[in-house]
Amino acid sequence: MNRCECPTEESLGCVTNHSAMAARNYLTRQLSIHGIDMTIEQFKVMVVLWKEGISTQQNIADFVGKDKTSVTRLIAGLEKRSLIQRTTACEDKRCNHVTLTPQGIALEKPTMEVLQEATQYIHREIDPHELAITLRVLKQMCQTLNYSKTSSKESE
Amino acid sequence: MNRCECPTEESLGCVTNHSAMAARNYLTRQLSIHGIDMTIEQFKVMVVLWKEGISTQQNIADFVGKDKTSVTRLIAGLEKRSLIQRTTACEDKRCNHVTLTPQGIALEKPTMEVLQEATQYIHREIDPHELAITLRVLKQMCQTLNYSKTSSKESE
DNA sequence: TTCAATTAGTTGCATAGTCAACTATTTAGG
DNA sequence: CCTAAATAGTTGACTATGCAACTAATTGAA
Repeated sequence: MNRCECPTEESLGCVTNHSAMAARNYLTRQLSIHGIDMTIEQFKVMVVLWKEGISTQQNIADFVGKDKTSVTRLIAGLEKRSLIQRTTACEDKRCNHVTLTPQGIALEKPTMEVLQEATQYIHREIDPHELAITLRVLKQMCQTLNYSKTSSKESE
Repeated sequence: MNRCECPTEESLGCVTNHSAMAARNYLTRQLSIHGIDMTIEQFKVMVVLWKEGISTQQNIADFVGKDKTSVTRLIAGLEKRSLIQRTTACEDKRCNHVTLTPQGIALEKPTMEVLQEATQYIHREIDPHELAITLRVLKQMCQTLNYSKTSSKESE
């Protein structure tokens, strides 16, 4: 279906974007097929909470690499689904403490299983050595780009 | 800023998603810095039109790998910016002919320059051989995932 | 101590994406 | 020839994202 051979084909930025969309949609479909009503973005937030137990929104934002605005709304969605809870921190009333509800905790296992299955499927046709290179290159790109972000902000 | 070391770190799907976001934001910032009021998504549509001159929305959707719904809205945005024009095709009144306006044509050069600059910046720290592998692996992943999409649809 | 700067979070605005349901048009089969 | 299926686009509902502007709370420096 995708028959683009534009100059963007040779740009890591563009190709990554395209692939990411495909992966995102696939994971969403898999979660849905397994009866898990959660988006990838929400899922990423949950991963942080499953690991940390408790966190502030800013902390989550740093982990998932998104704007705090996005996290506010993701958290709102998760709260609506009763997967997490938000309470104002007593030590610092600016912060919210985000914690898991029992439902949220219960979802860890089945959700991680879907992720693992999906990951296996995606990795299936890929040479392990090349996979490792790809992961490294992508992380490298992230770092370069994050650096460009902070440095351009600081130079203002 | 991004300090996630979750299991998602080893999943090509997740890492790609994360990197794509970073690349997308970077490209958007670069376009904006150079005074080009266009998003990456709109940009991709423009690339198709710069190459083809004229196209239908469905054709654009196939090229950029998106839903026809998305293309409807992207095209609407581009039309509002007077970069493209939409007219009903006479041969087949279901189709729209999408064409560039003079403003749209004029944007090709500066925009492609920004893309090239940005791509160079992104590729800067990456070994060319590993870059080639990464591009190939990502395209491979896309194919696997597109296949899964059509095959699961057909099996319904 | 008091006022400015910083930090956490929220909200409005614009954009983008999917899915499902819909219209209009064309094509194909009986 | 005419109806059913396919195709191109659109719209609505929901989710996600970033930026800018805002509130509230905290920190720090004069």
